[in-house]
Amino acid sequence: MAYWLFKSEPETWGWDDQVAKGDAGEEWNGVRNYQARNNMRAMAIGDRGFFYHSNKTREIVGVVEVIALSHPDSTTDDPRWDCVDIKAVHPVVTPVSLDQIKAHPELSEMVLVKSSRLSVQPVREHEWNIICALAGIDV
DNA sequence: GCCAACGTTGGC
DNA sequence: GCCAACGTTGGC
Repeated sequence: MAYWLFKSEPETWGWDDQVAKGDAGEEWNGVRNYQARNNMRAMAIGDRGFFYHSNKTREIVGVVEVIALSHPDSTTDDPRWDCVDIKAVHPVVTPVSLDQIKAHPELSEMVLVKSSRLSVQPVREHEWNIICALAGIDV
């Protein structure tokens, strides 16, 4: 299983919105960036991801699961863009902030730190484990 | 609200 | 195929 990180502005689409969709989940649509799209194309059903709030709070707030493989993005007719569906699995006990991640020596190589603008990004397994520990949740 | 970083677009 | 212009993102 692979691990990912999904970034969103909570004003646009936040963790609460994701939770409200329940097990039906929702398209992670609106991505117009090739790298982010390619990451979604590489996802498998059952892959896990962190849900990150950008801008104001800047922290990981929950865990999501991929429930549909990459398919056309319903918000555009442009065939270049597609997206996966994800559902909320559970919230974190303690949100993990960007500051914490930057300060942690073993997390300093994270894509979140290195390439802060990429909205869908891979997370290495040991990074996943460290953050789960910080967040107070089981892997 | 500012601005740096970066991706995309389009003219040549 | 290059590169300048432009738009967007996201941290501060």
